[in-house]
Amino acid sequence: MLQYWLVKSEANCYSIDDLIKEPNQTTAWSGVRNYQARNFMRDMMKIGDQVFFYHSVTNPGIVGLAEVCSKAYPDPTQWDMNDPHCDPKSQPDNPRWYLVDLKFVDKFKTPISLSILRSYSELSGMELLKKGSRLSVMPVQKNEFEFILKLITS
DNA sequence: GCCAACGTTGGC
DNA sequence: GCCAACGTTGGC
Repeated sequence: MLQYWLVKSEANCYSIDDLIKEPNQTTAWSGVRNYQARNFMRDMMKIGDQVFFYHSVTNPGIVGLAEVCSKAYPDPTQWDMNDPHCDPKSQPDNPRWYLVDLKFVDKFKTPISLSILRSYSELSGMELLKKGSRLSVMPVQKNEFEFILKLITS
């Protein structure tokens, strides 16, 4: 059974256009340093799961769709001394941080802005829309996912 | 185990 | 730039 997710990124940090430019339009979703977000990737994401790509802060909204294309594996940047997300406390024999690879699927002609998302009562239960929601990787309910997809095609 | 202090996220 | 909300750290 496929599951649905949403990942956040600031566009000036890593945008959906950056993903499109990657070899095979695929990237390792590295740098996540939140345990809840890690658990979603490590324990629940499966190859083929569908992932909304969300730009935060500047013109916040869902800008496209990606797909999980690897199983979870240790995030190599946790052991990279030159990486801002380096975590010296993480032991190679007991990695603290995991990630999955994401592959580009679609870029929406028109992003679905945060304010638009908020305007639909059907989406009022979305994790993304909850007050104080700061998770950078979060689940999306099937009915929410399908509702949003219909907004794209209509 | 508690909790104050701090740093970060992210909307506005 | 402001500030609310949140997670993490570390002293006790």
